[in-house]
Amino acid sequence: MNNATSSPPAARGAADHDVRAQIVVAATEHFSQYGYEKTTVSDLAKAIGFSKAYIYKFFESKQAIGEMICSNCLREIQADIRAAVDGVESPPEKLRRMFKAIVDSGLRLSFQDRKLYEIAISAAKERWPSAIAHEECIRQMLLELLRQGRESGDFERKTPIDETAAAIYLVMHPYVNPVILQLSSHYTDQAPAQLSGLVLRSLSP
Amino acid sequence: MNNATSSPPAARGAADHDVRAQIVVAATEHFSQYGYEKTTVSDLAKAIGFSKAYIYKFFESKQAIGEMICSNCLREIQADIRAAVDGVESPPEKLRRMFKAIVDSGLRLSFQDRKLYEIAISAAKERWPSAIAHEECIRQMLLELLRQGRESGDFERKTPIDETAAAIYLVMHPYVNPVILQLSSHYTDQAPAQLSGLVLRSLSP
DNA sequence: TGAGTGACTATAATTCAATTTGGTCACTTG
DNA sequence: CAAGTGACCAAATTGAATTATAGTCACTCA
Repeated sequence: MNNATSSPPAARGAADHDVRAQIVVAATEHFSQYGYEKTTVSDLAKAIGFSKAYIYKFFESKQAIGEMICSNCLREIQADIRAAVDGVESPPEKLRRMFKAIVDSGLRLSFQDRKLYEIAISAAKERWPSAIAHEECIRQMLLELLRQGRESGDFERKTPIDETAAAIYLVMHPYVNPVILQLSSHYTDQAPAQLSGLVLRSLSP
Repeated sequence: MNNATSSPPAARGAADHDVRAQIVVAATEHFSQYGYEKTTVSDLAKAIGFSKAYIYKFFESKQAIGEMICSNCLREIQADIRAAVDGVESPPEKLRRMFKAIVDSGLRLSFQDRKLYEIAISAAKERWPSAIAHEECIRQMLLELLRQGRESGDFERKTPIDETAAAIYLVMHPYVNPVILQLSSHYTDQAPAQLSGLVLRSLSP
């Protein structure tokens, strides 16, 4: 087990300290422009006009800064997905849109903000907490969607909901995970529709 | 059967030449023991008692040798899958076994013959012909299985069979492709059963 | 006392010359 | 002519020396 999910030493200094925010802003800019690897902690320090040592009063490590930026990134994807699903009534249509949004949002980020996307790739590869949280968030959205669909009678109810959710998540996983998304990019135009179709057939009552 | 004296386009030298076979044997041994990268063409030449230059009378490049060994590898996996499915009557059960065999056989190779598996990883990453052929082969097996299931009345027939096949292949793909299999290894114990379940529900008439 | 730092260390990245390696070709030899 | 090779080249790789970087700590000074 790792200590990531356990107690607080995750963040140093006050969680809402002004300097912390400055660091995040500077890091977002620098990472996005030069990439995570090419940005040194000293660069960030210089950018906000403090010494490198002071950065470490707010973040435990460079990776911790990367994680922060990465979570923000992934939260944007989550927001995209929510936006795509929100306001849609029919659960089957919701599922279709969720699938499409996962792929589209991931690809959009990967083209539009390559450098930030590379952090997401590292996060997924090394299973940073932010990446795990992202997966969990999508799993939750899926579960909620399934509940709705079962309630409305659109989806079958025989299969245990956790099993259904787990299986569908496995189907989605290659498009949620940035590392795999890259490798699956041959399919990204057809995959959402085809897989939504398959999954919906599997859900029909 | 006779062979032309001029060089064929795909493979150099006679396709069944003795020396070619020796090269394959030596390569299999060396690659499996020291890995593809660490084995030099001179090593292979030494092993069969010829000069390095002579190797190139039979193979266009080192990668061509790697491809040969890789195809053999992948053909073994294909054989495993066929063996798992053969003799089983019920198409649903066939599908379950196919899924399980894909995962098991891939994992077995990856543990038992790491070094050879690494070639398969390269092949998948760089989309060598051998890897593409492997995917195509599995796609064919799947299609055949679907046909059988439709004929026997076990599977629904409304959805166009090519779409069904494409979708199910997309579900299988992460476990067929060695690069992705590695990344999905968290799930490999439950995935085959859960995904088979989902797919079978989607196929129910 | 607490915001902030310069000087330090251990390790990771980079550089660059020396070496290997994949690949070719003119050539021998039987 | 057919089987087989040594000598050669450009590109990749290695390894050791050098540099840059993440991260710490005792310290300042307001």
